Amino acid sequence: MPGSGAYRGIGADERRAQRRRLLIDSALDCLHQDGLAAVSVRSVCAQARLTARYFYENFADLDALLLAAVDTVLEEVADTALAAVVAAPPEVAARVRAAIDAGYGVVVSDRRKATALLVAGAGHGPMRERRRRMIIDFADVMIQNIALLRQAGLPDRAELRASALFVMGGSAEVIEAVLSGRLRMSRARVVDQLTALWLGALDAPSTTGG
Amino acid sequence: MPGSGAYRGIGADERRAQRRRLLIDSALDCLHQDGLAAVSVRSVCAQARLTARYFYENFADLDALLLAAVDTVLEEVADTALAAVVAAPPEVAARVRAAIDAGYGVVVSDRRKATALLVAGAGHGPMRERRRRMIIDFADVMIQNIALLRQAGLPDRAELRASALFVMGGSAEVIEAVLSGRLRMSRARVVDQLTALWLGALDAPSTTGG
DNA sequence: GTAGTCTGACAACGTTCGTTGTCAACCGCG
DNA sequence: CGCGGTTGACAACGAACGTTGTCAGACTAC
Repeated sequence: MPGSGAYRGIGADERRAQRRRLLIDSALDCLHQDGLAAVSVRSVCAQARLTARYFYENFADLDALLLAAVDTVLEEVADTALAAVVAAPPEVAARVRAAIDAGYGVVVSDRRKATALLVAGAGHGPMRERRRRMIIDFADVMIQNIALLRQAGLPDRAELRASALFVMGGSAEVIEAVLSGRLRMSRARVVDQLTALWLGALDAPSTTGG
Repeated sequence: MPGSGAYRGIGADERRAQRRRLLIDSALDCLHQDGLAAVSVRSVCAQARLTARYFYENFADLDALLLAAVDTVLEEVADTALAAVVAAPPEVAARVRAAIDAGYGVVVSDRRKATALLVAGAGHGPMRERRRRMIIDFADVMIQNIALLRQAGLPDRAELRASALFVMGGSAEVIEAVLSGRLRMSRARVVDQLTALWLGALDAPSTTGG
């Protein structure tokens, strides 16, 4: 057979993967530039300089692409933050700070990712579902770490989970405000204050008691 | 002239206002039932059993209706919370608790309002703008009250504002989780813990110092 | 009753969308 | 070279949308 799939020196699978990444990247572009409503098969393909055929080659529909896009960002944030935590000193404050600094670094270095997580993801059913599940997972990791570090006087699981959700939602709001320019703070101050707020929130429930 | 505007015993202005309220209510229904994407001139009018003409009689376009809907809810939450604060004992904890309890009461008694504020509002440009401006206003009220009650050792304005944004975003996340059933807590416990988290967050920045 | 307004149902126009299909030009390989 | 897979441009279909217009019937005021 003449063609074994290779084209311009690249195998068929690799070309497909390239187009898939390109489509996800273009989706982030469209999302950031003109909002969720402006993301369509046509607009994404135009941004990627691809044809609709290659869209359907990689994704069943628009929702699948949007989910893949937000998943990519979520994964990057989670991996970066987790790596930073592992590399940080064992004190809880240092670890919290490391996680916040790492996560903030990802979205501050590419605003499109912040848009995908903080803005557009909230208004779209499947994307919101993804984001909330990631927040739950994040919360559970947090709970485990906190539980290990404060063996005495733990509030029950629901309260811990509520606290974890609280710090995630609050951080999203603060980060969005900073990135949009409404709140002017240096990166160091953002990280410092978020760290303080996290630690305060994780201590607050036990101060109230039951 | 035969017709001075009255119809079925109701003046023209009042009929118009009734239709306007009905359209806003129908918009909340559509938003809650099928999400932001399902809100269209046709769907809202069908829900309201009105014709498109009466839509354009009251609103320039869909965005105007959505803004009016979210404004209505925001106003109700703000008024209710403010009234509760005024009626509460002067201690800061009691006032915070009263505000949270009142605001939570509004959205828990009508889930459509929660959807409008917490879910759909986030993914829509103009609605998000409205929501964020309301959060800023709320934050400023909070800052004023806190500043009056803790005259010593105030963090600067940016940090206070960040804290206020933090508690608003965090509360939204927790309330959404509770209302969606992912987080099972009684109303009393939700209010208790949110109060504790608010107070903790408003104290946290000063513990870090600058 | 009669004129004038209000109401509701529906048609119609142009636009955008998702999705599929067609077709010439391009490229690697024998 | 020539064969077959690959690519890109574009047409085409039905559906939904925003928006405006038409028109018969219900109602009010004189």
